[in-house]
Amino acid sequence: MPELPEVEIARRQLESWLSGRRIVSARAPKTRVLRSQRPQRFAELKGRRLQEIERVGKWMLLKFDGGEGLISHLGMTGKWVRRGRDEPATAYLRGTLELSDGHAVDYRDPRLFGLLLRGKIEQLRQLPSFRALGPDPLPGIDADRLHAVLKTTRRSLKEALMDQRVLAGLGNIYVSEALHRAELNPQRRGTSLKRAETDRLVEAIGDSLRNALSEEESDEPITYVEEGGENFFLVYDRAEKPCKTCRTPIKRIVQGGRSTYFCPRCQPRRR
DNA sequence: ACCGCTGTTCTCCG
DNA sequence: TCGGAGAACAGCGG
Repeated sequence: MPELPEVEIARRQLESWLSGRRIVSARAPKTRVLRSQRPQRFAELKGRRLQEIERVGKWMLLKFDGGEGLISHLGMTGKWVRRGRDEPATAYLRGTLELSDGHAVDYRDPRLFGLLLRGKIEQLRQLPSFRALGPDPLPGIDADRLHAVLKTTRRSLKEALMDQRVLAGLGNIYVSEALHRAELNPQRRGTSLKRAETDRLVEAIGDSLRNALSEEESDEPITYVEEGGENFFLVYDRAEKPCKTCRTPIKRIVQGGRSTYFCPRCQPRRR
C-alpha cells in the first residue's frame, strides 16, 4: 500500500505498539521477505526493547537496545497489524513479535515484495539500497539540491522523481499528484526545468505529502474510492474524469511501465 | 480468462 | 554511461 505517507503512519503505529514493551518471542517463517537470512536471525529479537523507528522514504529502521536493528520495507502489500492474545493470526503472516503486554504485532505481506532484515543497526545502514536513498522530503526539501539533480538528468520528471536516490519516498501516486500541483508536465525532461519551476515542485511535493498525511491522521487510511465514485486524489487513477481544477479530462500515459496521470490543460508540455 | 497494480531490481537494447 | 522498455516477484480485484 505504501508510499511515504502510509509508511509514516505505519511507523507511528508500530512505535506506539512496541514502545515500553519487551519482545517475548519473535518468529518468522522462511520466505522471500527475509531474503537470504535464516528465520533464526529474526528470532534473535527475543528479549529486546524498541528504542525508536527511523524512517527514510519508504524504509523503516527499527532500533532496539544493544545496537540491534530491523529493516522493514512494506513493498506493495506489506502491513504491520496488532492482534490481541489468543486472537488468531491472519493469512500471509511473514513475521510475528509477541510482546510483554500480551499483544502480538504481525507483519502480513501477501505478495512478498516487502523486506524484513535483521542485523546490527550500523550494519543495516550499509545495505546498498538503504545507503543510496536520497533525502527524505519531510519536513522540507533542499530546493538547491533538487534543482541541481534534476538539471543533470535527461529523464522525464516522472521517472526522475520515482528514483529513490533523487528523493526518498515518492511513488507512482504522489509523483503524479505533485506534478499536477506544480503544473508541470510529467514528460518534461529534467534538463528543461527553470529554477522557478523547481520551486513550485518543492512546494507541491510538500503539499501532496502533508495533505495525504493529514487525511490518514484524521479518518481511516485513504480510501481509494469514495462514496460518490470519486477518489481522494487530484489526478491519480482518474483517467477520463474531469480535472478537479479545470474540468478537462485527465489523461493516462505509461512511463517506465507505470501509469502516469495528468491534466493536459493544467500541465501542458511547454509553457 | 485477462489485465492492471501504491515497489524494487535486474537484463537487454539503442 | 545513460535512459527506456520489459520482466520478475505473487496475489487480488475488476
